Amino acid sequence: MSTQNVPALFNRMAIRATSNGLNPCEACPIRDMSVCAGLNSHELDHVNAIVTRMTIDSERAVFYEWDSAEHVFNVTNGTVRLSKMLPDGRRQVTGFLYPGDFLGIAYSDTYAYTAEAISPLSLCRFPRHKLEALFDEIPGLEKRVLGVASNELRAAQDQMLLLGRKTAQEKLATFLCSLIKAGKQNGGRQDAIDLPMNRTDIADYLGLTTETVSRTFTRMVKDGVLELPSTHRVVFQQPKRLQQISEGET
Amino acid sequence: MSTQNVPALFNRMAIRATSNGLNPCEACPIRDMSVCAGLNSHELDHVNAIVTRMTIDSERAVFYEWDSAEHVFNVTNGTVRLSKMLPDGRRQVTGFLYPGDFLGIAYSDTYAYTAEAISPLSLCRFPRHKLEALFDEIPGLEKRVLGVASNELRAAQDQMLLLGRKTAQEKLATFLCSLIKAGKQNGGRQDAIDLPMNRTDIADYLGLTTETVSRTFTRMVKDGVLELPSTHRVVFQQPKRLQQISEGET
DNA sequence: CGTATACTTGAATTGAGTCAATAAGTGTGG
DNA sequence: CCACACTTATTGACTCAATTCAAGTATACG
Repeated sequence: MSTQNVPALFNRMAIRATSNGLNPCEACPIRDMSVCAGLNSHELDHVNAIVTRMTIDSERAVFYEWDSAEHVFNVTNGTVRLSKMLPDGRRQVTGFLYPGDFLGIAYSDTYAYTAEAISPLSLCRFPRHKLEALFDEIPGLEKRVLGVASNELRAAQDQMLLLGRKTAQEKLATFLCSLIKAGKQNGGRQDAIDLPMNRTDIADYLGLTTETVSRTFTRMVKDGVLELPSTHRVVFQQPKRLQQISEGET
Repeated sequence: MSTQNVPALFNRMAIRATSNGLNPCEACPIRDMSVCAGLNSHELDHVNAIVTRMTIDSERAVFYEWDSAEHVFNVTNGTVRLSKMLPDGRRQVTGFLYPGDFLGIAYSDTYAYTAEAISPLSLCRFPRHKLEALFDEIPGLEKRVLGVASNELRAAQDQMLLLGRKTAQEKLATFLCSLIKAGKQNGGRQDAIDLPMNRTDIADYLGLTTETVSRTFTRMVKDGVLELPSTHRVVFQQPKRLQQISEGET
């Protein structure tokens, strides 16, 4: 169940009453990967005082593009899909977020995209104005958020190059390479990954159709670049070849 | 000529020795449109102390994608083209910057894109580390930069939707609408604009070829949506129709 | 175990790209 | 001010990568 509808005060009390008396942030699994990294115990108390921990079922929205942008979030578990839609239903997925990622940066009244859970999701939710107030109390926190924004901006530029100028095969190769890279940071196996998203999500992320994504997977399997033990599992036979394909060296 | 090669000290002395003794920032034409908006006289002195004013010839680079990201800039006059390239030369233009725009946000060692002048360009250049030091002295400045980054992020999301899911006609209509909108902010005529960029730049921005851009312009002229008195001038006959086209209502 | 959903494959179509030939600007020097 | 060269833009004919439409096949889940 979500904590979404639980009064905030009750929530904070519950959070503070952990069995060992520690601030739950101290034990947070993504502590060192997120915007909270490097905060000291005292600062974490500040953060903890304004956070609401919540869970969201798979395929439910965290927020919609047109929602008033009152909160920002930190993903602690699960995967989020960010997307925008045209009036006639055409969809562009603008990104996927994983544990440790920051969600909801927007210097405007509404969010820039819709955010939906594509697996059971755990989040830390912060009221925007309270987080901004924290910027004055925790030196470096704002700089960290600026860093996050800057990294997102770089990723967005890369995605524009992909969408505007890459072929279907290059697009899929680039996508898979970025998943490998993200997996590396989390210390997982580097020659195989699980795809938390389905073919439609991948297609909408790469500006393709599901059929083209499927055909491109098939072609890569035939070429011996990768294997698909199941639809959501990819084993890389030739990671370097994949990297070459992603940069157009074919 | 550029001030790029003039020693910084000399530069600052020259800047301070204005005829009326005022900080040149006070008279800056883009003062209220830029990240400097709302700074008081004292704060502008701080800014002025670290700025180098420079000019760049048309078609020359401000910096390249692979350059060490040591400076940030404020465009005071002219137009900048931002782009990324694939090894084989395919290019994606990721944006155009106009007077008042901020350039070079990057939380990494190198820039995320190449920035080139597409008209004679005037810039204010700030050493990154000095600007970051200013964040501590000028309250709200960092927040302002975060705001700029956030707006760029939103624009990048919109561009992803355009590149991934819009037709050629929708792409061009969207582009023209955004130029009208930008023109409005500067208080110009709203039913006609000058295009500072050529057809290749537009094509590379929209993920098209020059031929398709040209054909799409021709079609819009035939449909009575706009007129092209010259290749770099667009007169809008039916701005509302253009808006409709941009959102796929056809 | 059946049924809905997701994925793959095939055939035909098409929107935009490519290649090629003008046409229209733009600038330069005589 | 014009003739020339050069660049940029337009137009036409043809091609092709990806989409669309249409079956099938696998997979997940109550």
